[in-house]
Amino acid sequence: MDIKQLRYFVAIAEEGSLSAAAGRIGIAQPSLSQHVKNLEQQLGIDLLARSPRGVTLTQSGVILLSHARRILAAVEQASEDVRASGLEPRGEVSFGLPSSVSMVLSVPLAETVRLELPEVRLRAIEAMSGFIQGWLEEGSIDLGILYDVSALKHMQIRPLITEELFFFSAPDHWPFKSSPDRPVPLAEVAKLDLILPSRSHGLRAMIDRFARANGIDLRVSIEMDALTQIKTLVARASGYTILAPAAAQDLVARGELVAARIDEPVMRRPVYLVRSPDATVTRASQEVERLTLQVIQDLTSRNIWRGYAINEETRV
Amino acid sequence: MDIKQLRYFVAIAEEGSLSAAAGRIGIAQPSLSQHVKNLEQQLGIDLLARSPRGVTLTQSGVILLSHARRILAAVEQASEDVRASGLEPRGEVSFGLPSSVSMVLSVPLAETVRLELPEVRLRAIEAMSGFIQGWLEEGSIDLGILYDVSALKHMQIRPLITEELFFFSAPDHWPFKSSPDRPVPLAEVAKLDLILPSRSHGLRAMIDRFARANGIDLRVSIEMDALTQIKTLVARASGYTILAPAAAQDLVARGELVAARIDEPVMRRPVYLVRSPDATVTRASQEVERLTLQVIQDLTSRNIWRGYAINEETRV
DNA sequence: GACGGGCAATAGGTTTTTTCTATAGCGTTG
DNA sequence: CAACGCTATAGAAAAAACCTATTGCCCGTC
Repeated sequence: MDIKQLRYFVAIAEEGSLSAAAGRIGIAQPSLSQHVKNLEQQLGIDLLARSPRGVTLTQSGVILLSHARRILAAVEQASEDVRASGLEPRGEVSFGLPSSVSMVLSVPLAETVRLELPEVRLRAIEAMSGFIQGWLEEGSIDLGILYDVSALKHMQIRPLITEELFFFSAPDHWPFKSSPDRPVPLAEVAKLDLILPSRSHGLRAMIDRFARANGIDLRVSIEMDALTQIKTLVARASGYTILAPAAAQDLVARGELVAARIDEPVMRRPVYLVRSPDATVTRASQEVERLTLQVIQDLTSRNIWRGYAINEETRV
Repeated sequence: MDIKQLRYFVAIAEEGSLSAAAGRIGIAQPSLSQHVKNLEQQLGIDLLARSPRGVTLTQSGVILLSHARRILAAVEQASEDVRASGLEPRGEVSFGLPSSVSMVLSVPLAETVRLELPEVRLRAIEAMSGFIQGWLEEGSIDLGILYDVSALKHMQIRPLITEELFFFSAPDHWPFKSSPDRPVPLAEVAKLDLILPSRSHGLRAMIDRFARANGIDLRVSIEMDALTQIKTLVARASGYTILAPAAAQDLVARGELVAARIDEPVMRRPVYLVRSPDATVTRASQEVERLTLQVIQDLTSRNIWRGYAINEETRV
């Protein structure tokens, strides 16, 4: 099957006649006759019912027509998009971020996009990772950030950074004899009143997994699926929590929270940038992807987002 | 742009080399080189960055690749669907019906489909016409039935029948001096306690329009968006209503309701079968469409669905 | 710093495909 | 029943796709 053949076929369907279609296309009628014959032979089924007054579509012909129109529209769109890719990037780019990443990344990324890509509207969507994964799979967002990519199929995945989870406390409520400079074992943390998100949350699932693997029983006094509120509660000394440093960077900088590394075990999670293959790549989304890497590079080098760099690689 | 070119381009992208791609495809390398050159010339933009160790995609190349994969998948699907169209119709057909139509049509249609198309699963969805219109526009149902098609664009519309709205009453609660055989004027109906669906309902919008156009003020004592419940209330003499005869055919047959024509004005509405151009036509949906026409023909000839026939025509 | 290997680009000839002209066949219409 | 309008077929011409041979280029290696 061939785009030219599809174009011809649509013309025939619309004109209801080989001769008329030939005239419209600008080729001789016998040529069209041949094309249809080839198409019918390739598909093994009749597409046109010939009559002395023209042709009508068979049922199969109607089905091919509806596909052909879609395909031709897609080809047209492809051509336009590729041509436009030489011009300045423009349009909307939707980017799904888990809240802990959004906390540190959204603002600097939005500002960078506004400055460097004036015609691009960035739509940063903060959501739980489960939603982001779903949106990526259905192709309704261009880019997303995820921690766990093991369940993904056919996605283009680019590792960004590896984060380590830290213990957080109010400064004047520090529960250990050791100083916050020293790592604390998870077993000690587990004895405290913890404020964590619910099990539907990726972070919580990960902490539970590490705890179980080390025979540690967590004591969760409050479950709350809102990062800001968790931090507020911890800052008011209503409990303690475990987070990636980036997620609490704001309150740590203001001295409202203190953080300590956790050892036995050290809990690390990689952060991935994921692109859906169902949403066609746009120039704007490529540029936002590039700026994301650049901004993260900048944030890590300035130690605002602490993490272990990962070599750039792309999986298609 | 050509399907063969797109196929070649995807192979090049996947192999990262013209020579390797040429080997995989089974043509000589210079031929591929030419193809890419043509493609780049047609699109007016470079797609590949050539190096002595192979080629890499430019940004435009990445964009074309993502489109190309979708287009090739669509072509593959088209070929499969057309081939399968020769076989027995199979698969799911989703069909959205307003409740008044569903009342009379769903059961006989479902039975006919089950008998004549054993491999087809009919999914009859009863919903308010606003929803059906939305689903058709987004292509999430194959077929739908609507009363008002003035707002539709690019749809394939086939008129089915023209219904006339009737007045309904409980038999022993008949409010007029004249017999139910005689038409009653809308102005008289308007003086009674009416039970009608809310304004979001297509039927109600239509009745309101006719009433306003004739300077009649309707007295609606109960608004209820559930056809069965409206009929029950009227049968219990809790009020009166206005419906298409098909919608109340069951209770009229059982003698629980009586109907009378309405004149001054006569209220007529056409009923259309609508097909979305975004859902590709399947053999199964074509057959369900055919059976729908056949069942309606049967229902009207047996006077179960009273209405004025409309000449068959199709708008593409 | 020259050499060879691997790659893509170019040139020119060959094959295949597409298109054209001419014409036949066929049903409908006047 | 002849003329018209349509599609199908045949064979020649034009266009395209493709092939072989070769060049040029960059990189790594000797």
